[in-house]
Amino acid sequence: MPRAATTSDVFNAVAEDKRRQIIDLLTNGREWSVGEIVVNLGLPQPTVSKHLGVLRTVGLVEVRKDGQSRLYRLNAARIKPVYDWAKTFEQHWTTQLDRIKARAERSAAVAKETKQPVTPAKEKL
Amino acid sequence: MPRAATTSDVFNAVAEDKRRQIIDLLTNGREWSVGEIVVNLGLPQPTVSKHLGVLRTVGLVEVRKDGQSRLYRLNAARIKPVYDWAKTFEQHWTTQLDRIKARAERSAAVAKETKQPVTPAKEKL
DNA sequence: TTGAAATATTCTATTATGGGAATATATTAA
DNA sequence: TTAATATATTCCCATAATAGAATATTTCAA
Repeated sequence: MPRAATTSDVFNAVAEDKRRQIIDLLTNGREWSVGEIVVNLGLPQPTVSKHLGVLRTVGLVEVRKDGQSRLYRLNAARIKPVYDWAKTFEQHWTTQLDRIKARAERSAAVAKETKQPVTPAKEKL
Repeated sequence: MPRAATTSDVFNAVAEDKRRQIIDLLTNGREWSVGEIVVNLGLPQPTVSKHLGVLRTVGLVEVRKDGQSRLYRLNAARIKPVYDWAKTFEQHWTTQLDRIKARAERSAAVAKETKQPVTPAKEKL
């Protein structure tokens, strides 16, 4: 069995770097024509069109016709599942940072008392 | 050129559903042996080992030997880039929800005044 | 109507994937 | 040492993805 299709869900669609670049471009809220995206990212036009096709399939972007242009806009709500999933782990790195900070403060306090240089503890991030 | 390797970054590693299932299992902070993961997810042992290999390569999990078992633990900090990226768009759906809520409140107020039944406005989520 | 501009689609070649089955490796117990 | 337990690795297969080039489609303008 091959990898799940890029169009199967937002996680897969968003795994591709250039698609995230396109999404990031559209973040400012305004509509972008394909040509503008092409110029801005420096990618071949067919490449951009194909990536936009994937993003459209999973509902991450929407299109509107305007003459011979196609104007794309972001549908950011589709990113929420990714956010919700990642947010589940938020406490892990914040508490980790808290521990590091607390340790640093203790070290500083001890160093101040003993007038010894501070040897930073190794801690994995 | 094929798709970027699943081991190339966290976004790609996490795109696979079963790998997210494994990650979710490890969320509780304690260590899990491969066998426990196998039982809990109902997947073949080689499948689990292979997915764990991908997660290990990108640093999402870490292993420790314990007799003939291998105990895996989550390294949640690696998920932060995904969180940070998704968080960029947080305002988009919160403001959208705000608009929906505000509209609902206006409708309710009007309905109360006019004693008319409320017709909910259609709005894309 | 013909041409140009903007975008989408098709085709080819390369390649990593994930499942399944089988097997290898490592560690402990008898 | 041998057996059993736990985990990892290898092999095969069918599949889908991406880039690139070429071409098709759509729309507007002359």
